Amino acid sequence: MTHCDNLIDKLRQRGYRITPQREMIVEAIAHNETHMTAEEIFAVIHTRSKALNLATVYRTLDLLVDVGLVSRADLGNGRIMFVSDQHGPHLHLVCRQCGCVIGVDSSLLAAIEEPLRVKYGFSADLQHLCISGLCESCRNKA
Amino acid sequence: MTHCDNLIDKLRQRGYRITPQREMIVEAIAHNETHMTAEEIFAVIHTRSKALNLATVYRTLDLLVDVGLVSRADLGNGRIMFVSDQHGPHLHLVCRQCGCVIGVDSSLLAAIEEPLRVKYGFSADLQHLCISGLCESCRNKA
DNA sequence: CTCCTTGCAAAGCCTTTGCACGCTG
DNA sequence: CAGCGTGCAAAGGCTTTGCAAGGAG
Repeated sequence: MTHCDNLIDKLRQRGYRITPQREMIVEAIAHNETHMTAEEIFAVIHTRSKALNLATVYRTLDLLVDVGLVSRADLGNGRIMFVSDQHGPHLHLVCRQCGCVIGVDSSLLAAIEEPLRVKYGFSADLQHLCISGLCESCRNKA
Repeated sequence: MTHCDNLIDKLRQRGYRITPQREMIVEAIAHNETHMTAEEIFAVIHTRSKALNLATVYRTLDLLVDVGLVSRADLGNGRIMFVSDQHGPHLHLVCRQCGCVIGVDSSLLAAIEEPLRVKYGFSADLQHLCISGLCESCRNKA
């Protein structure tokens, strides 16, 4: 079963109706390794089908986040992006200058998770942490 | 010299004019250990003086950030907060449920800064990193 | 056949901007 | 007295919402 069908099934199992719109949105997210804004998801689908409204994209994304199939990642600078949770935990390095996003395996963060929980009683969401900074090419330009 | 006067002086040195509004805003930020949204800063000042407009708060905050005296911290969930840089680097633990913010010394992050720079050429802004999660009391309630 | 979902358009929220007046230096 | 900074109000970008029509189960 493809990753995409998998997500659809989970929706169905929870009693949500499967509409063409939801299929398209889930497909777009499942097939894209990277994170996309609601607008980007809408744009990708819209090139092929006019049967979709931005409001529906927002509603469906909210739904997927609530159900726990998709993560919301706030990149700062007002950009909210969405990622399928099935790609595993990520660390997102967001360049504050060019806006590019580098996905990094989050094993690096293992070192800080425990101290936060033990010392501060805080269980951090490290699945999709975003860190702002300067990427290599922007550093070289400066 | 107080921290507050210090900030004012730096503004003056760079040729900016010192207005009552700017003094009030700088004072509010300097005296508050924690981070505040533009709206909160406005509200605090507004209880004492009506001679201030929200737009001015935004403009002054932008100014202070440009000059490098204040940091902008994006807490996710759409909240942008501002902190005086003189409190030193912080790690902000933001509870996704109750919205509370715990300030943590950022020495914890030293361990991840170098790998990011060496392996990915990414120089991370770790001065005011925000990490989302669940605080102790919200974990206990759940 | 029920009622969950959608599209549309309007409203909402936070932030930014244009403009004329006022105050700082 | 020159021109930066302010207040006001309007615009802006992104997201959410109300409502009637349409489609899934």
